[in-house]
Amino acid sequence: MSCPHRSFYGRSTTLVAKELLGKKLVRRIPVTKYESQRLAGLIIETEAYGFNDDAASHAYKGLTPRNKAMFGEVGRAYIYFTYGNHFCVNVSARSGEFKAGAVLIRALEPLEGINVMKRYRKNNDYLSLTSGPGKITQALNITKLLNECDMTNADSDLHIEFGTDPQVIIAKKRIGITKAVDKKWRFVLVDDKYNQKRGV
DNA sequence: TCGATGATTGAG
DNA sequence: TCAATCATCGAA
Repeated sequence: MSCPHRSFYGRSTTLVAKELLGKKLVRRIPVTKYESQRLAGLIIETEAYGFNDDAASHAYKGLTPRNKAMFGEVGRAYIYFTYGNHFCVNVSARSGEFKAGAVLIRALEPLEGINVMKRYRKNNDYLSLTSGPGKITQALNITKLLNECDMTNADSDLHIEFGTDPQVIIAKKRIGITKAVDKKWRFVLVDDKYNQKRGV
């Protein structure tokens, strides 16, 4: 399966966040030299984070060691650790007028390797498998080792593939932030079974 | 160094 | 509603 080209991510962060809905997040876990386990989910909820236009963004105050990936080549993973427990996975994206930007992947509908995800999550509940940014990284075994991984390359251990075309999308306020709380930069795929079951 | 904070989660 | 838990960042 092919991946969105680099130029897909070189557009406005909010547009990329919308258009990532319906695509697939794919984690390839090498098992032997010749075999790998494939885990995948449909992207059903995202959030856009900007630069100097967005006080809630990690990049708002400028470059630091942590947010480096938000300033680097677009289409790469930005993975950070938070609350002493969780990793969150983003894809760097921005239009030319900004120096940084990224899209947080907030929820997936599990598609491939569901039983392996349950094992990583230590949880058999399908609806809480990948219904949050920290849950996704746990289910797909994503850590900082994959920071700055090229998401446009199908050979990467973490990448994004074309999936279905996004259908009905709604914009809502972002979650878990204390600044710039009124921006409606969270995007949800409404006509998705998993989202409907979890009541989003 | 040191204290405050956090793009969360799970339990109560 | 609230505690767990620690990397990150900026101030001292």
